Amino acid sequence: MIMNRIQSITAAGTDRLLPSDVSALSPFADLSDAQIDELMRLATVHRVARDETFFDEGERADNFYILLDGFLRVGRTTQDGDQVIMLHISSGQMFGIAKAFDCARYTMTARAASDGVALSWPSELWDRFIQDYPGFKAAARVALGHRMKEMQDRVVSLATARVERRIAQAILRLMKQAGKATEDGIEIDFPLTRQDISDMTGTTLHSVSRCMSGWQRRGIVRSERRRVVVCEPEALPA
Amino acid sequence: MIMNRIQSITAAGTDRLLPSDVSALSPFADLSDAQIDELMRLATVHRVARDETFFDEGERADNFYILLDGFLRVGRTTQDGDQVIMLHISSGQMFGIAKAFDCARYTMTARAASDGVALSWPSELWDRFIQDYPGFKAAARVALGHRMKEMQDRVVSLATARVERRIAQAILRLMKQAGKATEDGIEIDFPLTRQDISDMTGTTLHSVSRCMSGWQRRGIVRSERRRVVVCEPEALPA
DNA sequence: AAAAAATATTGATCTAGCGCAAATTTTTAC
DNA sequence: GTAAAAATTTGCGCTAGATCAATATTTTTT
Repeated sequence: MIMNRIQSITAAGTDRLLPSDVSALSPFADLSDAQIDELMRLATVHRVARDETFFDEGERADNFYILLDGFLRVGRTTQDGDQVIMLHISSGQMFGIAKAFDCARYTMTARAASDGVALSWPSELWDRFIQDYPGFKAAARVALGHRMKEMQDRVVSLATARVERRIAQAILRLMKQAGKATEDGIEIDFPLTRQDISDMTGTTLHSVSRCMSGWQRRGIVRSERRRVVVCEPEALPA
Repeated sequence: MIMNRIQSITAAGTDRLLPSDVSALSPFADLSDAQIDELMRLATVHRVARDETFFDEGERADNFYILLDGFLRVGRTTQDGDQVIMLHISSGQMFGIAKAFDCARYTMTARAASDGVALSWPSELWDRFIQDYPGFKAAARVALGHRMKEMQDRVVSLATARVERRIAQAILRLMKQAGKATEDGIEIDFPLTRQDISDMTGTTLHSVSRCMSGWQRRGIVRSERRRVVVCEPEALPA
């Protein structure tokens, strides 16, 4: 599994990646080993620990990224300090692609939800990559589509659903994007606090805690500190 | 003024548009008259009355559009009938561009907020247009960027701001996108009901009405049936 | 001209869930 | 090993704003 390979690299701290490490990821699909080598030569490897940021909102969008391993939270902070988490990025996905919509600066902050690895390239290469590498172009479109859909769903959720349902929807979304099967059920594969969930749903950590406690009592989820396992997805009131 | 020209065409119901009608719109920038002629030959002209739809969410995305005149509301309807307005489109902007993010179906419904005119082309032509016409490509990116920003702002607003502020922000946004100077102040240039505003802000028409009445009493806005004029933008609690 | 349909206003309840507070458990730092 | 910090749970009171309801006004239909 590539996943394991990259994770081991993360641990080891090596700075070299092999074509076989990434060739299964969609942006690198349909590329020859030589082409991947070329891409790798131009890339910068980023290893980040949980909570470190790749870039902050407002910064000049000098690079675009592909996440190889880990999970990312992308969000904004309002003037009065409210944190809003807009979407999550899982491995294989592009992020920081301001170039794709003609934007000179990042509009959000990308922060690692777990330790992770990403590659980046200077934004000047964007157009060339899109032109030369079909997989890249396709991945960019998919990333845009994914993002668009996610944002739309969130707007609908925030505009129409009450707290319990919003939380349920957020957890189901994460489950689909970052779910890992365990004996108990499907676990969300990165640390996730009540506060994080409330930042995704526009509520308070208190309300999230109450909701989760209720679901736990009914056997719908199992959740300890920073860990969320969904036992009965169908029973969530989404 | 192109605007007037197109509006007169709208009224007259003619089905022919001249290059001079559209050449000032960004997607047609940097094109020769011959190229524009070619685009026009391939285009279908749509005239819609207020409240008619261009397409509905879920439909196959067979065409993409450019709005020549009028204003559009783009939104969704939830299972339990709640209307959510996601964004507004003003003239010169592309819409229905599911192709740009690799989507086979429209994810939202586009409905005319005022009488309007649009052009459409079959989705198959998208890639060719993007390749051949630089202005088109640029306009597509701008449309994506605009949409992204708008959705992000809406998520932040919905997640963090109380009703009064959300309404204020929505009105300011519309004012910027569709504002027309009058002696009283800046008028939002299409019919806009309390219900419409509540569908944009995730609240009820009652709350919107109370807000607007308050602002009117303080001279911040002037508003009658379907008409909103912002007199003191700075005084809105956004 | 009358009736029906949209739109808007305003008042009177009622409650979801926020804000505050206090206690508990888990993790990290020293 | 102890202290400090981070994360969670739970209770209680309060209020923003939804819901229900009634009326007014404007527009459209017949």
